[in-house]
Amino acid sequence: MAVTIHHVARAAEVSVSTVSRAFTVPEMVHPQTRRKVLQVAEELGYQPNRAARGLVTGRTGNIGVVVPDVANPFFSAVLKGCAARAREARHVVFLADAAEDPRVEAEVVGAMAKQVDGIVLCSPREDSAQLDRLVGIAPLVLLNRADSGLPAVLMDSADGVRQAVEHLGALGHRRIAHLSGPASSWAGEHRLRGLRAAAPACDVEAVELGPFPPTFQGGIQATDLALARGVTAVLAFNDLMAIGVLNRLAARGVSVPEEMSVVGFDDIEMSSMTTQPLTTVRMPMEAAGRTAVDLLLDEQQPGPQLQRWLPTQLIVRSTTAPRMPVPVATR
Amino acid sequence: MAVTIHHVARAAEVSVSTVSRAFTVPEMVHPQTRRKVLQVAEELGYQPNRAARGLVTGRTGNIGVVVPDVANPFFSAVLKGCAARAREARHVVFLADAAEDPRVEAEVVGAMAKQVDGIVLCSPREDSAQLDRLVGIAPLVLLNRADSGLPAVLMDSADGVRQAVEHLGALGHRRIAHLSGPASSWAGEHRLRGLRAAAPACDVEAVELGPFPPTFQGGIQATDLALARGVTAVLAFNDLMAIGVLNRLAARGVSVPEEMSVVGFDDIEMSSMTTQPLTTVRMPMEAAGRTAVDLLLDEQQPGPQLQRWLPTQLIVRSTTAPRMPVPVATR
DNA sequence: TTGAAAGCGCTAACAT
DNA sequence: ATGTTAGCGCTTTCAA
Repeated sequence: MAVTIHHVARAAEVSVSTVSRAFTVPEMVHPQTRRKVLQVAEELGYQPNRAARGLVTGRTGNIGVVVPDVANPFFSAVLKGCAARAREARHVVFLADAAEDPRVEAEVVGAMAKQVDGIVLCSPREDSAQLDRLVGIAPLVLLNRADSGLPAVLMDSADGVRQAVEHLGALGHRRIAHLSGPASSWAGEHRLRGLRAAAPACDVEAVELGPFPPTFQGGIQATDLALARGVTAVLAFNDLMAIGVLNRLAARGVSVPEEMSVVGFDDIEMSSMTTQPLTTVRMPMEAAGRTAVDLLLDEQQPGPQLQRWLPTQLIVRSTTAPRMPVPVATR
Repeated sequence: MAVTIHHVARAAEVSVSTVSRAFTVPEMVHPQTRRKVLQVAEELGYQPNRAARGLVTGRTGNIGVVVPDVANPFFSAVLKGCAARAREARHVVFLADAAEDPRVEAEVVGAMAKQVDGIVLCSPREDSAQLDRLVGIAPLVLLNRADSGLPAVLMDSADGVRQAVEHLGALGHRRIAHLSGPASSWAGEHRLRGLRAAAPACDVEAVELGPFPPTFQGGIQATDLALARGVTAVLAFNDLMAIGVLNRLAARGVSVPEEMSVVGFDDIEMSSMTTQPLTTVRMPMEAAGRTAVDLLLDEQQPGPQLQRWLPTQLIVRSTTAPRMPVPVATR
């Protein structure tokens, strides 16, 4: 077995409680005793057993983060933020992958429950009823979804859409395509509402296409549809898709941004994967992670249920005026 | 406080041990009692406290995975494999991000230690001495590095290089560039050795370039160097870099694969991010994750220290004969 | 400032 | 088949 607090106590010739205090309330033990204890602990390679500690204190110093798919760069950015914030609070983050499966999701939440002080649920795939069942099992914060009266961190991508549409409209675009991602995405719905509100106000006609897979291939596929609808700009669900669009446009000899402007949604990362003029609505995912952990830590002394909205921001990387506005009636 | 085993015992009018058994050794309790217990537990929403359980059994049912950077697709693929294999063994995976920092790495290993049954350390960044200090803290398996006499899962990318060089040589390439990634990468060194062994045997001259950042931008940067050295093919450290190369080649009007062949190293994923003819040495990262967890679970009854080598495989996506072999002396 | 002892939620002998 | 009891490693009253 590993070295426990008893070994240290014995070796330092003090009681276990003194050793414990030397670690948790150092100012309460005599400096000399403390030095001795810490030194002995160091020599023996003692590390407090956090599980045991959690059993008595009720707090573990761990934060759980559950994501539908770790391979999704969206979530890895969020995790960065969580880890950074957790670190500041001297906590560590445990990540679990739900494999895009609601059942697995519930299961890992259960497994984590007593080993963490709270869980950040990112874009949970389960329905409201299933979600309700998880409430109370552990302190929960939702990210990228509002539901079950839980505290949540949300990104105002509807406003991002507004910025994009306004920008395109100002440049003379009159007909733009929106390539949506997976149906039944809370964020997707929210974004679509933003589009429908913004388009008329900017004198822009929005052509709603999709759903498409939110991948490079999805972008390829969507491009041909968009082209056939005679738009001068496209809003892609994310940058990955946008890069697919750019690729397909190049392959079909459509020049960007002269003949077609492309806007994606994402954190900055992905857009560094192309040299083409890709404009992006920046989603502050790292900040979202930080905020989620913030909520979790605050929640220790539970207050009113909270929603935190994070702003999104248009990052323009090219002038996107259409060479020749396409008449609305074109088809 | 949450509902504990005592609540269930009280409500079901049995002793705590019966409740415990109903969960851990169901066949040992009378079917009728068991039904009752499980039903009551269900109603009360009881979930065993895994931390407490771990304290007594010494096993938690959790597997820890530590990666230098979750945003790296290499590691998310590994994690997929770990999670899948863990799941089969009715374990769950806790992931921790070491933020590319050896200190953080040691810290999270310590934090995880007693809350998991073992830890998979992916491409650990710390030196051998630091690594030694972690041994014993928890069962450890290394992935993508051999060190400290620990069990390890390794990918035979040296052989992948051999396959690539052989392939290029057979097509008539006589001078190829190798774009290396970060220096001091165990895998990078190993791969370079493979290159130096394979090149002469295939009558190919290898131009060793780098180190470069293993990114899209790194690929851009490396391309100009490679072009100046008059090679007809490049082996890029990974697919991300390879895509940078492809982009830069296109920008400089070099046609692929007629004038230049590009080979990357990676799992399949990334190469789906381009429509250009990218040949890849496939690294079986998901399998690596599975294998690592395997080792961890076997290690319960510790045997001799083990290294597991996984094969890599060349996936050719285009014919890559140089239009006109460039004389070796060109510069 | 330190020690002794109770107990966190659970499992594993040992009884019955 | 079920109950009783002794801890797992730690923190935290309560005394000294």
